[in-house]
Amino acid sequence: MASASSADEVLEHLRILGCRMTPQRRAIVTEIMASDGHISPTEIAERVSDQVPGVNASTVYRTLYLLEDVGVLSHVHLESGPEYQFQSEAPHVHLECATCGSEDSMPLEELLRVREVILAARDFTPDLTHFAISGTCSSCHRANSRHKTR
Amino acid sequence: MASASSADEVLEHLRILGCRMTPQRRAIVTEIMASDGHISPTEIAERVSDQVPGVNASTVYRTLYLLEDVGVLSHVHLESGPEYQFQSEAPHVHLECATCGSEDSMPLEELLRVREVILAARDFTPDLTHFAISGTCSSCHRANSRHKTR
DNA sequence: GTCGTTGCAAAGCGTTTGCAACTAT
DNA sequence: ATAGTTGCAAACGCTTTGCAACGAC
Repeated sequence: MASASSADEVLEHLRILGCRMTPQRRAIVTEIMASDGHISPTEIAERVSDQVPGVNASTVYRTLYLLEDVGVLSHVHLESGPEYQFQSEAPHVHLECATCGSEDSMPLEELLRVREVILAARDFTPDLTHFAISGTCSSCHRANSRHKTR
Repeated sequence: MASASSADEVLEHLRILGCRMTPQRRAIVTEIMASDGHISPTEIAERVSDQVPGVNASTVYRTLYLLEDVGVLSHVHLESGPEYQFQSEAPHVHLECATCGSEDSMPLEELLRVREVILAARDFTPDLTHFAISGTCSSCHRANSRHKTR
């Protein structure tokens, strides 16, 4: 479930912090929830612009900054740039195929050992969710092997 | 040793491919070798501009594209954007502290098990060198713990 | 002389900022 | 009425592109 919190709950969260609930913010939050997973600032701006008022891009950026600041959103770096997602989602790493661009993800729990390896080796506590992991998906790998062997 | 190949060797490599050796390319390659590790396109442009002809930024980008295309360079994604490095360097992952921006690296060999875990779990062959790994370095981690406990 | 390469200027794209108008409260 | 928000327009930083001049070979 991507939506542990509804759009209204998010906006309620903001109100408690002294922020105001505007139709623009409602539209932006709704759009991010509608996208499953993550979405880029540009996409949000485009999609929301189709809606009623025609939200300005600067408003989108200011809202994203605010929502990340209060802990509602976080951003990930993919090959195409930053993408925003709800913090409430289960932490996961993004696997992005460098060849075809397809995407998969893995729950962070399955990579606990990775954290330990890096912590032990460099005394560094990794956050594997912040950058994607690039690589080759299974179908591109197969396609590639075929070329090499024939 | 960052320089298994000298600037001349790189340019010789290009010549074989039918490319020409120009003073601009020589300056760019030299500058990347002078930087230890990686360097951004903007930094290259700035530093090389100080030199003789004042190499144009578009030339820098075109050269980087070419050198990556022929396998001499590769780029990594850090928080601040793409950075270029020599492909000949031993493969390593970049560890970037999200708090202080400090950087460390780990030879890829120390993370072979990570590859296996991800391959087994998702049939995805990761390239851990392409994106940095974000996280918290030891000193920021200590500083952070101190704040929490007092 | 050829053809690859460069500089220049312009444009593209994503993002940020100052400011006056607007509006949720 | 007040203070937070928005739209607009301009600016910004990085990167790309078209084209004529240049220069390595």
